Amino acid sequence: MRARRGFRQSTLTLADVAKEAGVSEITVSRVIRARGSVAEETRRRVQTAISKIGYVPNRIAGSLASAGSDLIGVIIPSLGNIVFPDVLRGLHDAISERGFRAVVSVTDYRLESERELVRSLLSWRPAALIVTGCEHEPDTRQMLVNAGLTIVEVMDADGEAIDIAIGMSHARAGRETAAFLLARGYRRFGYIGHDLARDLRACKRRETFTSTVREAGASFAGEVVTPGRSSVPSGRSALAELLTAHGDIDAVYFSNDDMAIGGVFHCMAEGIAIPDKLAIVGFNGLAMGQALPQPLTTILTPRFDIGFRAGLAVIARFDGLEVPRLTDVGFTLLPGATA
Amino acid sequence: MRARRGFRQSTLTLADVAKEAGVSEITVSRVIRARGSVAEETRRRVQTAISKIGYVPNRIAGSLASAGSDLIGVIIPSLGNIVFPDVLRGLHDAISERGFRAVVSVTDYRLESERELVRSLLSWRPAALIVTGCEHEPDTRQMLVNAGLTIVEVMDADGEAIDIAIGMSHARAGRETAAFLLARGYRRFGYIGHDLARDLRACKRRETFTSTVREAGASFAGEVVTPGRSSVPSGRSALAELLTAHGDIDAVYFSNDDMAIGGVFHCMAEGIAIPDKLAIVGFNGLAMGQALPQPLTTILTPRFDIGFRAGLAVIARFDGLEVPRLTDVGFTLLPGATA
DNA sequence: TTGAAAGCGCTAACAT
DNA sequence: ATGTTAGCGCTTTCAA
Repeated sequence: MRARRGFRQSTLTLADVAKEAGVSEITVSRVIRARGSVAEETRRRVQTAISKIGYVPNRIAGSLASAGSDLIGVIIPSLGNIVFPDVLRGLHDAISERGFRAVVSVTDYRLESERELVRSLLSWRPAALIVTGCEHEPDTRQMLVNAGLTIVEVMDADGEAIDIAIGMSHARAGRETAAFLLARGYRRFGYIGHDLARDLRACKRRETFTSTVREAGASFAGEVVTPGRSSVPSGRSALAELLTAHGDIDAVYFSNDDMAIGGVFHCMAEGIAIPDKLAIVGFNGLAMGQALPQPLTTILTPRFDIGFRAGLAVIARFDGLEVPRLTDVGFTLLPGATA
Repeated sequence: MRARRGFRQSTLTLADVAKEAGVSEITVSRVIRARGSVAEETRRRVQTAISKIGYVPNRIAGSLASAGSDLIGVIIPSLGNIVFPDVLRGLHDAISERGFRAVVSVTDYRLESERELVRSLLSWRPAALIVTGCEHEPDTRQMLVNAGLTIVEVMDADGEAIDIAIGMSHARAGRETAAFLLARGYRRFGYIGHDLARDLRACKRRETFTSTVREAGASFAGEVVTPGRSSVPSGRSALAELLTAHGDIDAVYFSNDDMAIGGVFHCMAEGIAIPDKLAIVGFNGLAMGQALPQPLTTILTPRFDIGFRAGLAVIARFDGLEVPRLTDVGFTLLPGATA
């Protein structure tokens, strides 16, 4: 067995509580789980015994015996900007009262990691697995299908759900952003993004954005794609770079708000008038962007809501209720003042 | 037993693998855990059997038998700004390669919640528990002491560690911020904060800031404390309110960067010159604040590092190594351009 | 290097 | 309302 220090805990079990309360183990178990009928007087004696000796239930044993845990595995690509913590927050709000706990793992946008994490989380026999997006390696997908438990794919509504999908269409987001800018009269577009090979949803938005622009006969003048994760500083320097190469661009679509806010800061520092000289559009609708002197033009994504609904879906399934296969939560274009 | 749907998974066990490979269960177990000696040829046969039938180990059973899980319970006050996700990210980076998984719970800054979450997480017999700060309700503290496992208190280095503490001194942060502003010649101070009854570390910074200011004979003119969580918009409106009441303030200390950035935005919108007319100081050193046209004057907190060190400490303990009781990771005052 | 036996601490199922 | 019995799927001895 592994090294373990400081074992002051005498590893109390149900038997200890049972002895103390003068009842059987199963009665104690019933009191703890609030299941089955126990006389009020007995319940009280058991409760007293529990707190007297300081018993802490062992859910590992409980889960083994009852063939199911109250853990929910969560696999997200990143904790580096507020988007996924927001999803987590929604999830947590939905599940914690019911006693479910989230086991969180991060892929850093690598689908290969996802496979290992799925395998690892599955071994905890979780009540559900929540994964990000609908793109998975074939064998990862197969594991999820075979797992025989609730699988929720969050953030994306463009694909075919393995079990339950809750998200929105990023393809549509890219199109609507382009349509909005075209309607406002912009004609020479640029794009600034972060590591696209990894962020598949940002990639989808860029695809539909550029194709919509081109189909409208406007020009897509150029783009800068920075390596690494998205951030305000990298958006700021990327815009400097883009404008150096293509001074005639009149609107820039950023991969997300972090990057776009960096763009706004560049313009502020350089005295570039927004939106007259240059329009800037982001994605996510972060509070920060809306608090700018000129609110950022962007698309508000219901991240908290997605997490919350994912949690509700897990609970509904657990309770034996039907859950729709696909929920498109939509998004809201915030006109702002930067385009 | 609880309702569970879609049970395509035939619940394969070690016995199934053993039969398939023509060995005993314990041999399969040894192969899976890479412990004990197994002939190379046998190992290969077992591996083949595992992938052929698609066996997924059951760690719940494993943990029960070996009296210890690879779960690490984490209790943080919030997921609402990037600070705690940053800590989580550092933790995850440190522990995931070793196969540890984080079980995350959020208190929303309520110490009463903390007690329930500690109890709940303890029941998973985690390898360690990571909690935020060194303030706990007496019985929560007692549970942690009695738990007999590695306890890491993160973020704060001002208190007496239960077991291991990794963080920095918020008392010192408040003092040094005040000293910095006094040295720059500011004399009429204001404070803007969010719900202080809950954010005890912000509260400590405010205490030492104001006492340092007063001891220096400067004036503490007024403050606005907003209800609810910190955010850019609320910092923005709070500054508007503070300046209406106290137009003569020349420097404002904000409870954190989110709030302070809101203050900067207010000044931008109102044409208030920073730092000549008003100095603004935050806390945390978020990337966003440093990317502002005028970088925010603030204190950089090593959040990722704190999480990472917490993870390393857990692993070190697990491996039987000594870990210092208190690690003060310090902080860095970023002079910026707003004070 | 491999295996047999004996639990880990709890809960389901079936009494009473 | 309460108890008895028999595992859950694995790992830890202890043998061979």
